[in-house]
Amino acid sequence: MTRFKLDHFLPYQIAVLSSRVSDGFARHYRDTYGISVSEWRVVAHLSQSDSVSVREIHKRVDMDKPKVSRAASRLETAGYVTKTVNPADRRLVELKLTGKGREMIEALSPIADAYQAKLEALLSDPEEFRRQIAQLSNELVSQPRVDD
Amino acid sequence: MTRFKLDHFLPYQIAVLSSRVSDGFARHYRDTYGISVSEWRVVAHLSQSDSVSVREIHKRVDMDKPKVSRAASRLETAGYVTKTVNPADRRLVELKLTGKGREMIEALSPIADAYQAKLEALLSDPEEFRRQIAQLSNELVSQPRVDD
DNA sequence: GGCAGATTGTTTTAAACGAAACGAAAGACC
DNA sequence: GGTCTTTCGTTTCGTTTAAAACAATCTGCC
Repeated sequence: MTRFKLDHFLPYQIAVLSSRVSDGFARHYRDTYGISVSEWRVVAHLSQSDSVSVREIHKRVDMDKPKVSRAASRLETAGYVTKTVNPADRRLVELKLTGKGREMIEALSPIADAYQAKLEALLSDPEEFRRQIAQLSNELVSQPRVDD
Repeated sequence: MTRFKLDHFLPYQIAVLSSRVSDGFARHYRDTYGISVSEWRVVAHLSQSDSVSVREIHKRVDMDKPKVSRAASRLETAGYVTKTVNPADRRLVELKLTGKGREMIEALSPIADAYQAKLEALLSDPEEFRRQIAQLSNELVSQPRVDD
């Protein structure tokens, strides 16, 4: 019986925290719009930058290529997003929010902000916490894989 | 083009951090012992408490029942764990580390500690960070599902 | 004892996943 | 132009997942 305390292990604690924090908001968009976390991320990113390629999202949003591709396809069939081949470079697929997609993000955006405010209200020093997260995260950027 | 900044969204930041932090150590036990995160969690918990039921792990380790059950089965076929029906209550399955399993956790445990130390060295105030995580996590304990 | 309800662990099902392979298109080089 | 390499997005393959259904066992109560 070796003594290793999982509940004091930082990666475990962060993983548990992450899934709880995520669930609190994921519930909203899952129940209301039927989208998943991956899809939420794509839409959220699309709300910042009008028209974006799959590749761009893959790089900016911490998801691998197939995951972005699939999320985009689901969002397209659900009518939240359009996919068009970029005529200048026909390898690229441009993703764009539809009216329905824009409505969704416009409804979700204030809820997300409120949720974030609620989270920060639970912390004694939100700014410091945020700083620590950013610092750790930056130190741990994984080496780019061989493929991409 | 609604303005919502995903990279400033706390749940997203934490999720990214979590996967990076987790990967740093998961790499070790995946490459060396061929086990996954779920399996690591089960073994790690078993190292604390000699013989434990699936249910116990499910409750203590933030994994749902099927996930624990499958992780346990994989660990059993890999020879790290034995499963025995509890004679006092034959619904219960007692999980126990084999010699091989104990060797594994004994090899991994110091690596885990070292990794944790490395993480904490990256933080200006590790104790404060830990405290904030615990606080947030506790506030967000999700309601128990209807089933279990 | 016997039977309704609760509990435990596994299995079923449909969906999602990661890794690798793939085809199509673009770029580099001669 | 032609060929080789790189890039981009999708698809394939096998595995894992969550949610629900399931069988087996136990408990409480008559």
